[in-house]
Amino acid sequence: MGGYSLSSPSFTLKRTQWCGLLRSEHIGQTVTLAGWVQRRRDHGGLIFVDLRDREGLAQVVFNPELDSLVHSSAHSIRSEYVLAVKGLVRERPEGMVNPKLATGSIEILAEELEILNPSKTPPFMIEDRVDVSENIRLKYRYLDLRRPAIFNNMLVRHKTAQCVRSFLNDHGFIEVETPVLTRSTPEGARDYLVPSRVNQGYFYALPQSPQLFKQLLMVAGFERYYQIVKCFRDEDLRADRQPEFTQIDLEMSFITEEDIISVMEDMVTTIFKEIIGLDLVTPFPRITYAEAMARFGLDRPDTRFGLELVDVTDVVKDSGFKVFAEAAQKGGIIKAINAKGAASLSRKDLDDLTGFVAIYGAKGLAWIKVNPTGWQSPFAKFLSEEEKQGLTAKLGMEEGDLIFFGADSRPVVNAALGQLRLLMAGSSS
RNA sequence: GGGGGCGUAGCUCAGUUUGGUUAGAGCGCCGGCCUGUCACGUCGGAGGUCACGAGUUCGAGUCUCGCCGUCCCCGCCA
Repeated sequence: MGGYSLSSPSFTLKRTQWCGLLRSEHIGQTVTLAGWVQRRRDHGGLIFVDLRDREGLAQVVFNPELDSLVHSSAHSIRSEYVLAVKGLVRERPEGMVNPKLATGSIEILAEELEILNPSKTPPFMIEDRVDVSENIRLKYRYLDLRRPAIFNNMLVRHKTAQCVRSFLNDHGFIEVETPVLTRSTPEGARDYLVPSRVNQGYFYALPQSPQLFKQLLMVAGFERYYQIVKCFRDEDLRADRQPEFTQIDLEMSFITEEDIISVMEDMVTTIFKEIIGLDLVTPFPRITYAEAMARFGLDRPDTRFGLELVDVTDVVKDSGFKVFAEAAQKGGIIKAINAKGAASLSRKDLDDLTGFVAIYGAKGLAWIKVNPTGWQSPFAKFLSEEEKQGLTAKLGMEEGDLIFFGADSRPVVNAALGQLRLLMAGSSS
């Protein structure tokens, strides 16, 4: 690499405006833009270049009749070239307005062009609709970050952090940074370890959360503390789980459970209002852990749809169907979900679903189809008339319905039917 | 720790079930033409270690074994 010079920069055109913020109020002004080439449309005569900066796109027009030299050098422009362009902002001709662009009513008539940097052909298009593997995107992270959608993610994160700080500051919280290289404070997850050079053979543990320090601050009388902080947990990954992540960590003294819930509802409501303009209604609906497990089988229930789990243990605990009876005898439970109108599922579909619940430890998946001709089910013949009536009433069974049963220990039944519920609703992969 | 999917052009994928002539498509890329496009149009063209290695076979992108990479899930994780 060469050395750096403190002498004048090697470019002559200095940016005066953001591309994406040009509006009709700028018509008549001569501006200088700097940015990346989104796309070039070369008509042989006229050349259109969409120039992109972090605020958006603006269309630059190169006209051979205006300056044939500038026009001919515009000929060599390719995607992702970095340009500086000086030109007149003018209203677009009649019928040429592009309503899809915020800058679509104006364009810049190029008078000077400086190619600040050429670019190799990028491995994928810099646009929101890209369909590229995570691998490729990460390999060319600097290109992926140019995409408006990704930039916007970062922007939302920035605004949210600012919003949270502002809210908590206004509510008497004090932001404190806590140490990262520290002693292990086991919380269940494995620690990330950092070897110590000074104390050979010893290790620091990266914090799974700032728990210990938070308590220290409370004992010391800080009253209200917060921190937007990285946490580290050395566990295996999932699609939605990373080994390092950021928490809004906070603590309050001399308060009740209702106080903390209320402040958190206020904070979340403020974030949604300020960041995306959405009004949330408080108080938020509340549900106990026991109720969540009973009705949805999971501690993070998706309450946007029905398909709730129904405990039918008392109806079939003495059933002639051994799978039910034995589950009850061993202290387990029998639960069911009514997939309304799903009786049209094929035998293969049901076999696939049986394989699906097996992932969560279920040894089988009993089912009943309510057909026009009556019940269709591998085990209905073992049920008494009383049990059939009990199930019909408790599950609201009607023609066209498909009922799934789980009979096992409570955790297995909840996990299997809880996940099956999500699958049937199409809200999970 | 365990199970499953995927790997073919720069990118996204088809082709693998049933081995058989020169491995295809869309987008992108390169060149010609084009003065109102905005996912420009049009004509032409280039581009391949079928992840890698070994094996079976007259013949392997296709079958077998191994190996590497990657994604998803279970366990784990609050």
